[in-house]
Formats: sequence, C-alpha cells, structure tokens
Amino acid sequence: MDEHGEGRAIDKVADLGRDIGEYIKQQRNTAKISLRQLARLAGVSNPYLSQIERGLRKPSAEILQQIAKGLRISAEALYVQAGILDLPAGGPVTDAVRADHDLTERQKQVLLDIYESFRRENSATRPAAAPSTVEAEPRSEHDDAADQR
Amino acid sequence: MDEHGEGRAIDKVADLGRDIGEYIKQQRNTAKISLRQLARLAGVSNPYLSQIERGLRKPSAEILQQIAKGLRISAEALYVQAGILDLPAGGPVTDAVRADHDLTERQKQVLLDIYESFRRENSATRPAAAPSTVEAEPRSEHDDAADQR
DNA sequence: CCCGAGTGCTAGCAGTTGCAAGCACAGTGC
DNA sequence: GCACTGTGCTTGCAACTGCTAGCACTCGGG
Repeated sequence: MDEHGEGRAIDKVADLGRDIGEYIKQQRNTAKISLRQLARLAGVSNPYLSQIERGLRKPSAEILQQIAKGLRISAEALYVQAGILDLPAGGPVTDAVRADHDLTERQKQVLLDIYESFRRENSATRPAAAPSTVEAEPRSEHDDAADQR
Repeated sequence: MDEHGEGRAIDKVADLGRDIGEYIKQQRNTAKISLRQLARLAGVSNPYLSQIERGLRKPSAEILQQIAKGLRISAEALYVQAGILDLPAGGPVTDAVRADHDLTERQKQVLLDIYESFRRENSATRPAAAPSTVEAEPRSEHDDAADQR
C-alpha cells in the first residue's frame, strides 16, 4: 500500500472496514437473524463474522460472497460497501457492453468511458442512484416455505 | 469451504487461480508491457505479480483493482475471471444503446459507430489468439505524456 | 571483456485472514 | 437451585498475502 498516505490511508481503511461491517450488521438486523444464524447460513465462523461486523477484520471478496448468500442479497451490494466495486453505472448499456464477446476489455472500457461522458453532458445535475436496501427482506418461516418451491 | 467437495474444490480453486493469472498475463502481453512495467503501473510488487500470473498466489480484490488500473481495463473484468463477480446478463449492445433515454440520438449513433468499428477491427485482425489493435497499442513514452494531459 | 538497464523469478518475512476452542451472559424449563 | 440452549465475544494459531532483497539471465554499448 505504498501509494497511500500513511495516516489518512489508515483512517480510510478503518472507516471502510467499519462501513462494510455496519452494513452487514444492519442487513442482518433487518433480516432479524442472529449473528450465529447468519454465520451458519453464510458458512463462515461466527467469531469471524462478529469481528467483521465490528470492523476488526477485513473480509475477502469470497467471504463477502458467502455473507451475501446468507443474507440473500447480491454480493455486489456488499462489494460496493466494501469499496471494491463501483456503484453500478447501471442500465442495459453497461451490461451489454460488458457482456459483448466481440470486444476486448480495453475497447469495452473506451466505449463505456464515452458513454458516461455523454450521460454527464446530458444530465450534469442528475443525482447518482443510491445503493439499494430493498434486498433486506425479513427472514421468516413463510419465506423458508416459499424457498422450497 | 466446507460446502465444497474436498477434491474437486481444490482443483477448482487451483484452476481459478491459474485462470486469473493467465488472463492477466494475456492482457499484459496484448498490451505489450513487461511484468515489471505492469507492476509499476499497478502499484504492486513485481515478484508478487509474477506469482499471481503463474497461479502461485491468489490476489485480493484490492490487488485486482490495482492491476486492472495498470492494464487500463475494468476491475470488474478481472473480478469475473477471478470468480468473485458474475457475468452480467445483458442484452445486445445495439438494443440497449437505442433504448437508453439518457442519450441523444446523435450520441447513440456515435457510440454505435465506435462499437461497430471496434467489432470490425476485431473481425479483421482476429487470429485464434484474438489480440486487439486498440489493446495492443504499444505503451510508450509518448503514451505516458498523452496520459498526463 | 565490462557495465548498465532491462527481464522474470526465488526466498524469507511481517502482517493479515479465517478458524477452532472456549468464555460470559441471558433466557427457559424442571 | 440446575441443566440446557441460545447469544456475542476473546484468544491463539495455521495458512495466506504482499512485500523486500537479491539472483540469474538477456541485450546493447563502450
């Protein structure tokens, strides 16, 4: 991490750690499940999940993936909170370009940069879409039954 | 990783490690830059980048982000290769661009023209290894100077 | 020949990640 | 009271990540 200023980077990392931890805790509370229940559903150890929620540890993307699965939210939502994925530019154009097998990665990036620049031109004051919390559907018995169909 | 069969999971993890490593190496070769140059651009140590490319180490998402920056491709492309992000299920680029309400018609056309031009380039120059002329733009001093403007 | 600059890699190490074992506490039923 | 089940957390440790110092090699110039 030589690129980072020593003091501010540490503060930033700590903040990011707390951000994803608090977000996970918030999602878990919203889902009304205990830390141990989530840990079991996610397939991670409960002490580790506890440490993550309190910002003491910084989980890998794989662990975030597992936690997302346990919470039944998208891994991407956690990645965004963890700062390893940008807010989705959103929309069919971005997805289509990314999925196009006829383009190289570099070409995709060039196209999307131009696309974004056009959008900025057209709507300079449009606010960015906020991360969604709609995935925090409460976990109930009824939900489990629906899950099995 | 208790959810996974022991033998197959190990094989799968190893494959994934080699996948992202080979992918990075391929992108680097396509960009015609040395391992050390990419390491410098990415802000990671060159021995570590070497180990990553050879599948000996499994980089974190943060490191992948840095490597993507050095390669000038999206971090998401690397995440997909690393198996921590799913391929977006997108529709055709043309349809998506045409349907995008954030763009003027002119902008749509410009984007689609560039898109088609890229595809043409790729069809004309595509051998089995699929290099791109855009991506294969040599990374020179001149480029660096242009980069800073 | 030597030297310098470049190449990719080896080896050892500090710090971090994720875990298992265990603790203290709360609530419930006998 | 006790035993049980559940809660979140502490601690120590093995494995891993990412680094630095250094190596061997190639190439070009003097």
